[in-house]
Amino acid sequence: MITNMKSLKIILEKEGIKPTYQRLKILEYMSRNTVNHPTVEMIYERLLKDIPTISMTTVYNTLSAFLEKGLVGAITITGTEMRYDFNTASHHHFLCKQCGRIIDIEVTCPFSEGKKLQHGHRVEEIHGYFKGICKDCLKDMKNSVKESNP
Amino acid sequence: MITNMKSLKIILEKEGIKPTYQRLKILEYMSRNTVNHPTVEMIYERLLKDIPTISMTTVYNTLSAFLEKGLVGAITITGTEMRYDFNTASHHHFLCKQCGRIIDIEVTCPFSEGKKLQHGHRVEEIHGYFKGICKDCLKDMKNSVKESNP
DNA sequence: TTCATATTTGTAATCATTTTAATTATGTAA
DNA sequence: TTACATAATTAAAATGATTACAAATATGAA
Repeated sequence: MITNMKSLKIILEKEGIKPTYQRLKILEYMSRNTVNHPTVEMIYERLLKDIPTISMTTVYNTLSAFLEKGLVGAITITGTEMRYDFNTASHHHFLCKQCGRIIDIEVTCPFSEGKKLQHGHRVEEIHGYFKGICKDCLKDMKNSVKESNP
Repeated sequence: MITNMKSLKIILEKEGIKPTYQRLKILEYMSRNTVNHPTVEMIYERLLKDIPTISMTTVYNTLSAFLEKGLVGAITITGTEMRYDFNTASHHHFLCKQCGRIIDIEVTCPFSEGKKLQHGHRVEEIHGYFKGICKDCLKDMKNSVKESNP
C-alpha cells in the first residue's frame, strides 16, 4: 500500500501520465485495495465520496492508461466485467463460484515464469485462472450440514 | 469431429438434454469447429444457413445447457465476449493480440493436471491464458520489415 | 384429438463499455 | 495578467453482449 500522494505522483510521472487529482485518487485506491480486484464500478462508487463530480468515463480512461503502462493488470476471469489488479507481479487468481471473491494464488510453475516463446508464439502475458469453491465457503457448507444434522 | 447425427443424439440423451434439431445442429457445429473457439454470433450466423428461423436466444440457451453438462467449455480470454470450446480435455489457450485468433496450447504443468485443492480452495476449473503475438503474425511482421528494407 | 409441458422465437431490457461532444482545467506566450 | 492552445474531465448517447420475458410453436401422453 502506498500511503502518500507524493510517491503516487512520482509513479505517474515516471510513466509520462500527468498526475491529475482523479488519476492520483484512482491509483491510490488501487494501491490500497489489492485484495478485492475491483471493477470500474467499485472504484467509481468509492471515489464518489471524495470527488462527487467524477465520472465513470474518467475511471475507464484512467485504468486504460494505467494498463497500457503496466501499472495495473486486467483480469477477465468472471466473463462479465473486467477486474483490475494493482499487483502486477507474477501470480494467478481463484474465482469462488459461491461468494464471487477473486483470491490471489501464488504459483510456481514453469509456464508462470518469464515471458518466452510457446510453440513459436511470442508470449507477453500469462494468466492462470482457477474456479471453484473457496476455503471459507467450504467451511460454511460443512457448518450448514452440521446444523441440519445435529 | 463427430459427423453423424446419431452419435450427437446419443451424447445429448446421455446428459438428459432432449435432442432437438437446433441443439443437434449446435452440437454438430461445435464438434466440427474445434479450432476457432466460436462466439455465439459465429455459431448463430452459420446456423442461419441451415435453420433460417433460429434465434440467438436458442444458441445462448443451448450453450448454457451444454456448459452446465460439461459438453463444452467457456473461455473468457478476450474480456469482451464468451468463446466456446468443444475440446474439454485439459489444455490452455493463446490469444493473438494482432489477429485475434485463439490457439490451443498443449501444456504439461503441475497446475494443469487434475482438480485438487489449492491453498484449501476446491478447484473445479483450471484456465491457462497466454496473450501475445502468434507465430504467423510474427512471420508477417518480419516480412513487412524485409519489404520496406529491401 | 386434446391438453399439458417443453422448446423456440422475437422483442425488450439490462449491463459493461466506448464514442462523442461539450465543458473545464492547465500551461504557455504575449 | 490575459488570451489562447491543449489536455483532461464530464455527461449523454451509442454500442455490443447477454438476459429476461412473453408469445408462438412443437412434442408427447392421455
